[in-house]
Amino acid sequence: MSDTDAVELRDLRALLAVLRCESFTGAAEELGYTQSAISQQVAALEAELGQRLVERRPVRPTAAGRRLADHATRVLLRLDVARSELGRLGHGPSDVRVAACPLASPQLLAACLGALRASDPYVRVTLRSLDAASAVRAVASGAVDVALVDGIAGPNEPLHLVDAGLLASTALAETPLVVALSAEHPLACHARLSLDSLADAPWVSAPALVDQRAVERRRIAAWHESLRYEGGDLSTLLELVGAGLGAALLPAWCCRGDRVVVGIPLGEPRLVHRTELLTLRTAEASDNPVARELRARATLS
Amino acid sequence: MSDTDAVELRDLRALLAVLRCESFTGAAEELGYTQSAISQQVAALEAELGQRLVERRPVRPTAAGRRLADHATRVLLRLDVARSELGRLGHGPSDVRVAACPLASPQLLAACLGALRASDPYVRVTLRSLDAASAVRAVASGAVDVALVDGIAGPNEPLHLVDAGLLASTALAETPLVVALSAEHPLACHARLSLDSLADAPWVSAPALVDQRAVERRRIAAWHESLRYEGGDLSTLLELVGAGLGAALLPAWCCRGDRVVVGIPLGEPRLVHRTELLTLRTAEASDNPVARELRARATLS
DNA sequence: CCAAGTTACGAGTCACGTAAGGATT
DNA sequence: AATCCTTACGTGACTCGTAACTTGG
Repeated sequence: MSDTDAVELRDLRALLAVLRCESFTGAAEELGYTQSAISQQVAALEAELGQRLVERRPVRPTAAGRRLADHATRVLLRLDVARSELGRLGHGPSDVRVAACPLASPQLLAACLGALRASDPYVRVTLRSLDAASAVRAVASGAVDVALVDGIAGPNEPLHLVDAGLLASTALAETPLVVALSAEHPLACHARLSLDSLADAPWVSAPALVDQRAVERRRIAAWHESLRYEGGDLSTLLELVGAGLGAALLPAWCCRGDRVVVGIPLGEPRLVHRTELLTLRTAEASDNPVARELRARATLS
Repeated sequence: MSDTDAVELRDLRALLAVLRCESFTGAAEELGYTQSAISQQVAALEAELGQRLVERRPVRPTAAGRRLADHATRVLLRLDVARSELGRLGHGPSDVRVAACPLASPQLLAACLGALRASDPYVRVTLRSLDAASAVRAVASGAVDVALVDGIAGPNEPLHLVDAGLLASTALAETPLVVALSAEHPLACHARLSLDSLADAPWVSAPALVDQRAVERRRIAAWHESLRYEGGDLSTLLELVGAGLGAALLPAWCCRGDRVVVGIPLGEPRLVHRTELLTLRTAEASDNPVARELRARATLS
């Protein structure tokens, strides 16, 4: 009786917009519907699945809603990928659009683009700076051809940015992590630090700069986020750390040549900063000169 | 202009049905539409994506269609998973429904069910035998609570049955592979065989029994499939091998105690037969007595 | 009492079915 | 000639928008 209609994407899009905006009205504007329509779409989903997905006033996901939203996000991402893969079948783009996370081996990228310019001055490259999640969406939707993404992970452990197999990802580089501290911090003289020794110490997190979910997944005792910097600018973050507002986990090269901030190598747990190359899984998409050059310069197999 | 409407699931379902049936008419019957409706749905998809997805007469996927169908399959599987996860939120099933592939460590399963019967005679278990792909769908749709699936893979390499993270999978057991040969086969006296040494030798493949795509992915020279057995019965397969119709790759225990068929350990490439436990990624679904018992008896960590 | 979501109802659209048309074997 | 897909067209269902209603802060 309840299988008269099945789940449709329109309703899932509505659900996601509602949860993103935390508002039916906002979702309606975003999607170009009236608020009433959104209300009905969400209601239809709830009826179809037989349970509440969204709490109203305030608008928050229920447990079921959160779970469904997670699946729905991936479903829509996959369809974006499908779309852009189909769009590129047979078309080799001559100018290459690149997205890069701020800390995703800018040295590597610069070297690669330099070499490219030298070998073929006619390749046009446009470069955009994005955080990792946006970079994934940009590749998926075809807005860029390749993305350089970074994050913290165990050695030889991939970044878990997308479902395995959805996009093609190649490990390019791993660099050691340091705990960035103000030079005047009491621990700044140590040769090596473990995260446990920094329990209860204040941290500055910068989710747009470093994805440290891999750290949190390892359940460090009493991880104390005292300041959250939502910007994407490394020097600002270093200012904050230098001013003694807290420590930050960064790839080692970030602190080189800085006198206010020192980087102490991280002992335990074993973690590295990892850079990966993301493209669509089509020969055309992954065979552009930038991706080739990057892969050739990868320091990981 | 073309973004008046977006891709909808109805159209994807139609596409998949058409490709499955290799017929618009068949798809229509399967989905309860008229054939005209199916034609229009596929046409709408093709218009939306701006390219042909299906060749007609005979009905076959184009390159783009094949790619889209692959994505669509995963999308629908994920939505099945979402549905059944939501359905189970809070409900702990008291009787457990199990699907098992024929060769997925029946010893392990039997031992587990025996122990379960001994420890708690009131747990009701229903067991169904399925091939791996059906088992995945059964878990995803909630038709069963757990599935035991098997396949061939490199040592410590997971079976790639579903997207990582879609379903929870636990490695349970790995057993060596043997090349099953008729006892009268010229190579039957060897102590060890590599696949290369069997180049050009006839093979009996049994996709419902052993998923050997991992073998094919390793591009064995001149893999010659002389007979394809689509059934799921091991003793039938052994009859075929014993009658000299070809060799087969099987877990070692399949040939024990058989006088007509000998199993020669496989040297190169390094491959094993692997058994995994599949459940939904919810605490409720993976915390049933069968799954617990199986995990406790796993010979892999 | 106001902001924000729901419900009722009417209108327009869109998708389905019927039936005729075409292509391929 | 038969089978199977496409296209044209009419009708019906469905979903959207308007507007009145309701609820919660």
